[in-house]
Amino acid sequence: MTETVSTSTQNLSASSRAPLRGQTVIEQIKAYILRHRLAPGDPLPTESALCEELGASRSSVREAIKTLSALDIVEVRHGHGTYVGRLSMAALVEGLVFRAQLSSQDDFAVLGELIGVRQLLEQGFAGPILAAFDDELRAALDAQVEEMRRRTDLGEPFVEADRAFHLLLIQPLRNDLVSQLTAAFWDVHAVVAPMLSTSLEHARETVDAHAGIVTAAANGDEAAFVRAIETHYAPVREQLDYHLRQS
Amino acid sequence: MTETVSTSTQNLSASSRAPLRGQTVIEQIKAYILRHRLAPGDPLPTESALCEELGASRSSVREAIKTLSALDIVEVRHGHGTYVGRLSMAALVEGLVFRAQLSSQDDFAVLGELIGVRQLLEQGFAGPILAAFDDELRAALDAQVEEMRRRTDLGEPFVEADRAFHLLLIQPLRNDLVSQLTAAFWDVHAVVAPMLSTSLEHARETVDAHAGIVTAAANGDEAAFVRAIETHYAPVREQLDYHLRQS
DNA sequence: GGCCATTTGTCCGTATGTATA
DNA sequence: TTATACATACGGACAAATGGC
Repeated sequence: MTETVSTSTQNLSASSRAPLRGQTVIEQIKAYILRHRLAPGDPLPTESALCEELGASRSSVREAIKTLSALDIVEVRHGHGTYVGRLSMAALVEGLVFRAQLSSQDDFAVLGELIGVRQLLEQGFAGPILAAFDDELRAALDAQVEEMRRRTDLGEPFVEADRAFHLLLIQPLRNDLVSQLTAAFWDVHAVVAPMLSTSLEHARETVDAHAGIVTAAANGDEAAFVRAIETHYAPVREQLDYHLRQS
Repeated sequence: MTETVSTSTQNLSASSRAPLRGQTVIEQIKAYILRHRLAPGDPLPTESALCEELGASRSSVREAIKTLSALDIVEVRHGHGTYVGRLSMAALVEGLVFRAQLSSQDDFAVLGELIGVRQLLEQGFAGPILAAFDDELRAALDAQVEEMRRRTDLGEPFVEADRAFHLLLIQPLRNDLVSQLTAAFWDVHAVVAPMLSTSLEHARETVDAHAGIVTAAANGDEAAFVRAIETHYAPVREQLDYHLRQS
């Protein structure tokens, strides 16, 4: 039976070392998902079933699943089962956050580079964004700005509204990758930025900047739109420079 | 002796569920790296040492290390030891490649979105790139184009030179994050693109496109530079559309 | 509520492979 | 070659979480 062609012994042919067990199990599980054409959320065999099917011990299978879980290729629910993951950017976020934490002890280099990328994503797609801009989107963006202003007056943070705003802005592109990258970079920013001191003054500036972005987009003025994005990120840059000068 | 208290019962104190062992070990190892201000390449304690220090079993520590290894936060060298990882984009690449493989059975949506992002990164930074463009960079880029042309005449692929070209192009930005993202997206592209058929004709077009990019940059003509980038990615888009129409 | 089967989480002991000295 | 230190892999046992009866 079986033709589990398996792999192992024969592919180290020449000189190089044989691939480690855990690595081959990872590939086998990925191949299983592809072969069965599974989609995110679909159930995978249980650990013991995978052990039989792949001819590996439970430890090896578990460690392989751990790796795939970190990449969000699989998702594990304790006491329930293992499923195909959502293939999100969670790994990117976790990695970048750790990088930022590691570098923040000296400087905020990662945060500065992050702002550059975030700004580029929104400025670079200015054309397509304005082309697809309509009243519905404008209303949705206005609602988020309103929410931000309301919370600022209450002295509360407005993380949710800010995240929603930036996601709405690039949504008309209908590019999942860009949307997910935008969300991922925002998430990293949200974790890292609080390491800088922030003021109420700064919060009001930021809210106004968001309003300015909507206005420029509504007017279909691409140059103004790009400038508004620039203005939006400027305060963060200033705080960053200020912080760097102090150290 | 003992006080291995073992765990379990007491730490689910209040209402929400206690974090799982593996998860806390992951955080502990990350905290260890931050606390000791370790840099990529620095050695970590051995598995058994970590077991003692963290009060967890080998399995838990190993599985935690597996997760951190997938994120390139730690790097394991068999029979040698565990070290702080290079914090690369390896996880992003692996995740995106799998996404593309999963979607390629139906369409090449991920590849299309990928091209959009790659193009944006280079077009969006046109200003700073041209501002920092000098003879040295031009010579380096010309060398890569020359290498590509030579290989094409020999009927060989020119992956290395192509990768080097695009990395050189955004190098003057001195933004590590952008450079690594560019490299990561290129890597994904290189794995996914071969699923499309490619011709010698296409290869020559691509080489010429690279030469056009250099010329535009050397002339300091930003508009031409942006058009050249557009031209460079156009053939891939066409192939993509062609492939989609056939299915 | 309790009980039970299933599944993942954790631990231990041991043996093997790998790299350095 | 031998010895040592280390990561890799295995198998079994028990704990914890989930869902259904």
